[in-house]
Amino acid sequence: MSNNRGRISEMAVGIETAELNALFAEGRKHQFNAGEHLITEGEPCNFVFEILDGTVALARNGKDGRCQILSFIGPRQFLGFATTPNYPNLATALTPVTAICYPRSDLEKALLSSPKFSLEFQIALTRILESAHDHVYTIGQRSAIERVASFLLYLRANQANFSQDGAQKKGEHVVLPMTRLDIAHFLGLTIETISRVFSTLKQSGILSFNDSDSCEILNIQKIQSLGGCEDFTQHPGSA
Amino acid sequence: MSNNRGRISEMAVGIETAELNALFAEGRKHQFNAGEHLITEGEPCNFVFEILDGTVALARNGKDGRCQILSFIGPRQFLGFATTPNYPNLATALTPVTAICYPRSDLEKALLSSPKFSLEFQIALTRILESAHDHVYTIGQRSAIERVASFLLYLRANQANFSQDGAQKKGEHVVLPMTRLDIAHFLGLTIETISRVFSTLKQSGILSFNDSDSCEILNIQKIQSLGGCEDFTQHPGSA
DNA sequence: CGATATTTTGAAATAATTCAAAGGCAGTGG
DNA sequence: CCACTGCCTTTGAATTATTTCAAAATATCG
Repeated sequence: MSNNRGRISEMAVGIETAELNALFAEGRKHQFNAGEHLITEGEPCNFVFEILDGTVALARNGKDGRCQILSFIGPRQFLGFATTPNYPNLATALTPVTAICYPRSDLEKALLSSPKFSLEFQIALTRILESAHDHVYTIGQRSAIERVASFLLYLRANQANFSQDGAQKKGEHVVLPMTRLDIAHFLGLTIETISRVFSTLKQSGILSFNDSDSCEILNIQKIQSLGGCEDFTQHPGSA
Repeated sequence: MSNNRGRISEMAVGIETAELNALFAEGRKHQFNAGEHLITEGEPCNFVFEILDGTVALARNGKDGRCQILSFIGPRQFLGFATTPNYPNLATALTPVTAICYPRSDLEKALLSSPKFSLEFQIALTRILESAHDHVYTIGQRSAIERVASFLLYLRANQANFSQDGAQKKGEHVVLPMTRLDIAHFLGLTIETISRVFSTLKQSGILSFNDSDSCEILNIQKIQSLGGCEDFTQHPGSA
């Protein structure tokens, strides 16, 4: 079902236009080291990226040093959409990342060449929007422990749905490719609060850590009741 | 430049397809009273709405009574996009509302009939996403007084850009078509905090109220420095 | 004008932050 | 292999912003 050329190329399966062929001919695989920027904020962004492997953080940085991570972007997810000439966000590789870079102009031509492809793209964009709305709900309404629980469910859902081998099993093992500070910046909390919540969940026997980069959910019912099954889990997106 | 058939029809200016004609033939004007629901959460949503007049609140409601308003939708903005069969949000008219209702199936056919129209739509969706990202930053990073200041700038920008008569002047008079509770639900705060912040701004001579439904920004520089010029103001959207 | 809903103000409680220090882990060089 | 360095994480104590609970004031509507 899946191929090694990513989700965007899958969206065009069965569609044949010269512009789509040109798009996939122009799309180049790129490697990024952890810490490298795929997109720099305030500069024109002429590429749309699809992640094949690794995790990217998309962040909005305030002038006063504040930082809000808007989304974590993993395999089969996109980034680089913008309507303003200068992209307002910073995209940083959290791990070594493999991505396909599509020139924006080629993507636009390909979208114009096939309404069917264009509609697929629109559905993907709508999913990303729904994911952002989940994020707004979580940050606006939930307590610290609830936000962390939501976050674990969000990671778990994404890992299950988008793992490269196409496996769909939702394991209770959750990988955390980001630091505590990244989690804090995503959830609108401080690093200390994140750490305290993890400690509490450990002490309650709900969570256990092998190393600090991955954990085991021991009581999934409890995490679900804290995190709210209605949020995050159902529709994974990107941005 | 503008017509009385709304922004969606403007997006199709110069494009002629049978499906677009059918879409605009099927699009019906509807009136909603304040308090009426355009879309009910958890039910299939078979229409996309464009607001011609009035204001709509799009909200996500938790099972435990929590409520997060995702966006306030005014003239020339859309709502009703969803990838799930059941729409997870509740759209409520805050004022008497005039909207054009387009059957989703007709819109989809129209999008498939014209790549140019489809691309325009995609750009509009991307703007909505950027607006949601602004919202995430504001709720995740800013203090109560900063959130309120951001909110005033957001309303001011939308009123200037989207007023029905096409006037582009940014006045210092800001209309608040929503209650304090709505503002609280939008900003992830309580009604008491909103009220206290307004009182503080009044006492500082930054803001003045004629009635509780509209205010005058007396010190726009102060509001901008509190609200952060980088957020909200530049690109209005909907959802 | 009276009744109801909304908004404002006050005082106490609380969740999360801030500031500060200690603990753990990975990599480097002796 | 061990000690040292730097970075990230955890824990503690005090502070603070916001919430909660409660009551008063103001506006809205029949």
